Amino acid sequence: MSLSIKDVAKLAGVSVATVSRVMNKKVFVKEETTKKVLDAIEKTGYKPNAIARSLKVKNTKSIGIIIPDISSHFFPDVVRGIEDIANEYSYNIILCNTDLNREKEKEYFDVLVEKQVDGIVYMSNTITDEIADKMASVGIEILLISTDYKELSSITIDNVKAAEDAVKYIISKGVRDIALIGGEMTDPNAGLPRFNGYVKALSEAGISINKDYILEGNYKYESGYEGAKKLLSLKQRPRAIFAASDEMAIGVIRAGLESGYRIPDELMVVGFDDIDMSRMVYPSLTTISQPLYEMGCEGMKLLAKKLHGEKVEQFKIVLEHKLIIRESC
Amino acid sequence: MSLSIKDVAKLAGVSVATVSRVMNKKVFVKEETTKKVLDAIEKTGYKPNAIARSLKVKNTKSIGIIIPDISSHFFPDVVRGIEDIANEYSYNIILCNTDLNREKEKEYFDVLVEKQVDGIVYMSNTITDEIADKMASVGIEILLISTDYKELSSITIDNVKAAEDAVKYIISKGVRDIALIGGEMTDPNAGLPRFNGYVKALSEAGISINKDYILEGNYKYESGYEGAKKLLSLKQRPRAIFAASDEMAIGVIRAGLESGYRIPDELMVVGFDDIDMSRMVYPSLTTISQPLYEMGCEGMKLLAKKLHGEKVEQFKIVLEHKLIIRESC
DNA sequence: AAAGATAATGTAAACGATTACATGAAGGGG
DNA sequence: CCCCTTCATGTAATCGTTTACATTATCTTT
Repeated sequence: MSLSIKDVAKLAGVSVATVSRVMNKKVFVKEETTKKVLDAIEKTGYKPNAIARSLKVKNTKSIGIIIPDISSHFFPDVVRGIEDIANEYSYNIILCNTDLNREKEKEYFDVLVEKQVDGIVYMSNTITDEIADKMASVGIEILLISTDYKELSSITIDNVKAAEDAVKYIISKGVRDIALIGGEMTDPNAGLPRFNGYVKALSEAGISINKDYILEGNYKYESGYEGAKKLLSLKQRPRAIFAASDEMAIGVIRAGLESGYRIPDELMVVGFDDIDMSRMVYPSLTTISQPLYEMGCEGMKLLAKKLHGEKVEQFKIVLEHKLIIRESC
Repeated sequence: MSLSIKDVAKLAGVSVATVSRVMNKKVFVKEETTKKVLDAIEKTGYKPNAIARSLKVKNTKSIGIIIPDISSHFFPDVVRGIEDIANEYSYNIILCNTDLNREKEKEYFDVLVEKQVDGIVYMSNTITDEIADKMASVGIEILLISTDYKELSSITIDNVKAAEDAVKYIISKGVRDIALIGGEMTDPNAGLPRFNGYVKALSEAGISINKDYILEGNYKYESGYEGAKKLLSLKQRPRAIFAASDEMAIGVIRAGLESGYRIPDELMVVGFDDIDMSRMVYPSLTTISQPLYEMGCEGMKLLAKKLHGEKVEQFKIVLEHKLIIRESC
């Protein structure tokens, strides 16, 4: 049904090789012949079959993206960054949601291998040796975003420093009773380093750590809300809460407001991520901005370069975070 | 470098046809032979080349998704729904962001054709005859979400009714000075029908339309904020504002709060979409919920059925919206 | 004008699977 | 015990490109 290069060749009165050559313009074809071929392509509306091409040239111009869940804040922006750059380099992206399920993740890696993607952007769990080795053995380049592993390329921010900056800013406001609603301590990508940053800032300011002020959340709104309720009911309540995600921070704001505290006068809150919601809430949220879109862009640039065989000087890139001062602190 | 079916065949001491047969299990292969083949596959870690397979069987188990921008609220949830069902049916999704740019859109359609996707989920502009015809001619099934066109399959909600429900609810609260911050009137998918629903509700309640109360926004936060500022500075200010998107509604809330109005006592606001932010803001937002995830699921189910040649009874599905009553009204 | 160099195009073998058809082995009926 | 099915597997064509190599046309040079 669909036309092939043969149909075009016949109509143009040339061989298939010639048609292929005018399309790929790597070999010179006489002006006149070129015109005949182009006319035939135009007339038939012929579109080359990329699958056949891929089989021969051994690349697909497709890259896989493995993330936990596109509907969590955080991912859409970085995916958009990836896609924009991918598009510039003529790659398409295959999106895979794992829900952090190792089994699902393994299945996706398998189909991406079978579909012969040229590369994979991974931002899910921490990666395993098994997977890294397998991908290396089939020649699929891996790029990590917001996670890191051995000699693999990665794009990250300095989470320790970022959390430290946030907490130091609070301290600079003259507050010392600062609580943390952190991420999971088992999460080495964000939970742990942000906790460390919090501790570091307090220590350096000579403030002793109060166990009651440290809670573990799951980055979701509800856990921020619940956490704040708990913290605010302490007999010695904190005057500021640093949450390891904006969603949690927004939960904190709500809990604070509900309890009748004026923000920031009576309760300061600082978040992490700078999701777009954070500028919209009232009071708007002081937070740490991760350059999400840029992380996607830089990651995809790096990946594209490696795929094109360019030698890359820096294959572990740490992007700058930024403290965004708004109304909540 | 990577192994092919030949290597497996050699190792197992059988022909490539036999290997193919045990993998596809459409033809019976003796238990004993099967075992030899399976062992060889296991031993070599062989993964079939889906590209080669696609070339022969003429399907790719890939579907394209064309959207304006994955980083706008609205899309991540529906994309997630699509992906979940796609995954069940063993499809992968190729994500394409058009920014509503016709040129980019055309390019994406072209590469999706070249990459031989089995189907396309489209939720961008309104589709054109030219595109619909071209896709039909190359045999690519199209499914529309939240837009509609001629005989194409589609998943939508009843926007007129939804807006009407929202406004009627406001009226039921005893308020009659109701303003609208709508979408673009040139947007036939959402802007126009929601405007119509607003007008319908007012008319049926015998409330005359006040031109000053009708503003056009672009669904973004800022346009809601600006719009509300304008409305609230009217000498005869509205007592309620219906915004055609939650982002705009959140802008309205902020503008209202800044101007010192108590919400909902002095100013009611109702949004549209039920993005997850809407339950987090304070006061939380009364809004119309579109079943985004479900729209993705139902859409992909419909598409998968058509691709499997099942006769589908209903190819235009209108899903139920729901009024979510929260604090803002 | 012939010979050699070069330019333009054609021919056919890949790429790695699937599958129609061919073949050989095993089983069953008379 | 032979012939005919039926079952299991093998052989080779095919999908639509790209590209190494072969061939022919064109251009220099003397």
